[in-house]
Amino acid sequence: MVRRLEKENRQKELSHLLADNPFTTDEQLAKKFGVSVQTIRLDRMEMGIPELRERTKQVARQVYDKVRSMLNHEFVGELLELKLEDYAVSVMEVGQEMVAEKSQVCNGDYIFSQANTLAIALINADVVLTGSARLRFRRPVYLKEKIVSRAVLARKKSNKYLIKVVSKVGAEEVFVGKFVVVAR
Amino acid sequence: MVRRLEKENRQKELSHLLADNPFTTDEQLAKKFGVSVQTIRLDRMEMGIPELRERTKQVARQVYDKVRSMLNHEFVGELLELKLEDYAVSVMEVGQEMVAEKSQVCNGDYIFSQANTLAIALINADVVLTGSARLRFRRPVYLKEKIVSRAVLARKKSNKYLIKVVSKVGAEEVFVGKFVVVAR
DNA sequence: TTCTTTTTAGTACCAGGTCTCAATACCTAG
DNA sequence: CTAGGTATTGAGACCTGGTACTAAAAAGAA
Repeated sequence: MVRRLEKENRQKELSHLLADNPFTTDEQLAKKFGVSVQTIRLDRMEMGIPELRERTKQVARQVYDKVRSMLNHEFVGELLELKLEDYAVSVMEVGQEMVAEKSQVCNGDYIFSQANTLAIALINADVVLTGSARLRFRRPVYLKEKIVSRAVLARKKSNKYLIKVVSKVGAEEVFVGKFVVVAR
Repeated sequence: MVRRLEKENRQKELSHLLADNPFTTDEQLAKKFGVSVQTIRLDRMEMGIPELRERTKQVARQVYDKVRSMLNHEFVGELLELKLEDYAVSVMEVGQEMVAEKSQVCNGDYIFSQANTLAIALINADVVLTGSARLRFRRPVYLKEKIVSRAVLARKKSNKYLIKVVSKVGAEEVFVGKFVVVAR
């Protein structure tokens, strides 16, 4: 009875530990838990957790792609339609990394970024800057929801463009923004 | 003469290849270049490029940290001062990953995120959402510039807060925003 | 031809594992 | 008390993708 509990707890803790620091060898883990290396290996097997190198590779790959698309972002979301100087549509699914842990509500930054990059994508110029914007977040967006953003060019005045962006989850408006962007 | 050139070219190509896809074994590389594994190893040694596992680990670690601080961001920038429901100051240096390659101009998303997260940090509640905002980007911000953002609570009306954020590079205003945030 | 650079081959060794077989330890039900 | 199942540990062979080192062959250049 006691040992059963010990095992369960160890395994739970183990998976948490590895979730939040995947770069630990079985040997280090064994020391940390005061058990043998074999026990750790058995635990990993039971839970289907791969070895250190595999974990490292997975993290590296995942994030390598993500960094390319998100941090180095020219664009946030996935572009669905684009007619330059007319309208554009993109979709973005709210992922775990976008929400606050407690509330599961998507951070406004992402919603803004999706809209802002979409607005900029609409303009066909090498350098496009956001000049000003008015935003309204109409309701919180939760984990796993898909935000479809539609940007429409409303007015053009020399190198200044007024773009209206509406973001929806299903039929429901979650965000509207008016962006003035400037081409250089 | 010919072989010298071959070597130089191979090494150049090698480093490019690995820069843009670090997950290749020496054996795969050897096949790709039509040389022996040893030659690839020698090339790596000469150029100080570590082995596959080390490269993978580096990518994973780098990006792991970055993801934690940026993608998983509760906060963008570095918090300098905070007096809840009064004012807050943060600073952010514009990094390579924030700028458009051509123009070296910082993407507005980051400037917004710094301001938005700062505004939210000002409010002491579990769930704080951005309700609406008016933004003005006054001038482009370039690589390596340090943006100091100052958020001040202007008005409070039950659970709604009006916050004014001013971001400066040196003495120059680069962004101003008025945020209405809602606590739940 | 001799010297030098480049390339290839081969061996020993390492980390961090997998996979398999066997030996204990521990608790519990009969 | 004892047989039986679960949990833990140990030991050994083998794997991948290397490092470190030695040696030999190939190809120009002097």
